[in-house]
Amino acid sequence: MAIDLRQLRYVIAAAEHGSFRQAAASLGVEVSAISRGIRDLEDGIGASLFSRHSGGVRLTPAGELFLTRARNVVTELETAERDVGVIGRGERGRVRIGIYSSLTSGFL
Amino acid sequence: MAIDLRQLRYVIAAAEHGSFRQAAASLGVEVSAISRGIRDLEDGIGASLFSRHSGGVRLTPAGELFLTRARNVVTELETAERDVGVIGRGERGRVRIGIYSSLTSGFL
DNA sequence: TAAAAATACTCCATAGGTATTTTAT
DNA sequence: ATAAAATACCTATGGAGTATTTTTA
Repeated sequence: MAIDLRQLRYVIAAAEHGSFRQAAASLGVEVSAISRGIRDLEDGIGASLFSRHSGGVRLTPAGELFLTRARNVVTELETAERDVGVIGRGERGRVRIGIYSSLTSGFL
Repeated sequence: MAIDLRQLRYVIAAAEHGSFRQAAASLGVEVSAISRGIRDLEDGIGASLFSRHSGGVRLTPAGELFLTRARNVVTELETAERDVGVIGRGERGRVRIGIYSSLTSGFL
């Protein structure tokens, strides 16, 4: 099995909007992508995350638990992205060594 | 930009093994996959995560920071997977409603 | 010069779109 | 009957392998 960040974003959007349709619109994809992405995820982990109704979807208990975790993952990832981008910017290429030392003393 | 779990796993493996070659072997992929995956990630976040040597690779300061975050992400994700699998198993299909209620009282 | 990593090229798996069917109220 | 989600089918993007070149100590 392989959970995908894309799938986490689908779950988060679907939970926030209460429907696959609105989630799809908010992410700029089609409903079918959300539907399949979440179904594959559910199959992979062996649990339903949403109950489906004619008016949209609602999180199951398992889904609520998963949503919390999913948000943590995405948040952590965005933090990693930002932190490292700030610290590491400019340290590529020929001047690596010199810049490393300045980074080490300056930031860390 | 879109960081990928695959890339996080590459970074973790490369950091643990100190070489793309060994990381590739441990993950059952080719070195070129690791090399490109990590390069793309570095380009995306705008920072070098590894310094390259003839004997392998070593984490940069930015890389060490990122590694910590990457491990958090992967750990959190595996926890989510396991938790939800346990809680949600069996609640699919026709008998959803009945089982939900038992889950709600039993587990949550 | 010897080891590892990066690149060029190609192939294939799969994520996503379109169209249609199924489900739930 | 109507709104939403699921499925079937097809296409295109990009991840990964093979072969080769470049880089580092």
